[in-house]
Amino acid sequence: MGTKITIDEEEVKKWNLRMPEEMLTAVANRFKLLSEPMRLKILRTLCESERTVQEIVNQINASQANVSKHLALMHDNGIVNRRKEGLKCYYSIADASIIFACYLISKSVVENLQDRLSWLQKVEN
Amino acid sequence: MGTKITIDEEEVKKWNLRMPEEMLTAVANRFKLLSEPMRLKILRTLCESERTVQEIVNQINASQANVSKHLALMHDNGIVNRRKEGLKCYYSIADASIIFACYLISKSVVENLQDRLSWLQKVEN
DNA sequence: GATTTGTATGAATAAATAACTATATAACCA
DNA sequence: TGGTTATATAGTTATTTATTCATACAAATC
Repeated sequence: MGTKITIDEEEVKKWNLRMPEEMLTAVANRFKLLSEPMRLKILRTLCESERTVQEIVNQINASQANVSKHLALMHDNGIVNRRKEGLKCYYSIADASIIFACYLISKSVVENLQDRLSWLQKVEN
Repeated sequence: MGTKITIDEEEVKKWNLRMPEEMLTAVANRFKLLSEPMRLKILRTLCESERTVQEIVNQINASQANVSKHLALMHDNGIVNRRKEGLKCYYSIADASIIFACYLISKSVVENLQDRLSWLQKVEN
């Protein structure tokens, strides 16, 4: 029985209004951050709890250098937090709306796939 | 007083569970579609109503070839619909969740900018 | 059939970037 | 001081892709 998030549908349809060019670019850049499977993998592990770089490296299959670069990029863009503790560096999700977007798109992708599958089945019969 | 969309927050946090590798790639690809300002511009015009290619070309500042290619890409990926009528070709939004994601990310980007601005003001004083 | 109009597509170019290797930094410990 | 561990960062390469120009296609009109 989790908390409910409620959104006004009319407000959603107005996302396009009064947004200057630069803002559109900023939005596109944020989507670009989410457009790499490796970064989604990293975000997915961070969803559970904050993690050190090594913990992430161990959990997903990637090199330390690569994970570090992706984390740096996401940190520079304010979607993950960084917390140093001795040698270790803990990262965590900074922007919950990112996860919300992941949820939405994932759901839509799944539904899309299901539609295509049932369409294929219709064609077969 | 628009319709309200309600979402279970707990469900959102579970977006990461039981998603196979290929699905993650599919989600990343969908985000990639949204990561180009030009495509966001096109989607923004389609938000208002369905449009022909020429109408889009006139509304945003882009070449016909470029707009056509972006539309083809989005159509192949199922986020816009295509409807032919004589010579003209009408496109429209096929996946409302895409617009929802745009709304979320836009809002988050704006808030992020506001935070940075107020931080700058603090530093100045 | 020839022309015009709306849209799509192929080829070429330039720019962005993910991943790798090697190395650097930085904190901790002996 | 020297060594070890955790993380970050150059430099390089290969791949992707947005854009442009030119052209093809396809439907309507003459």
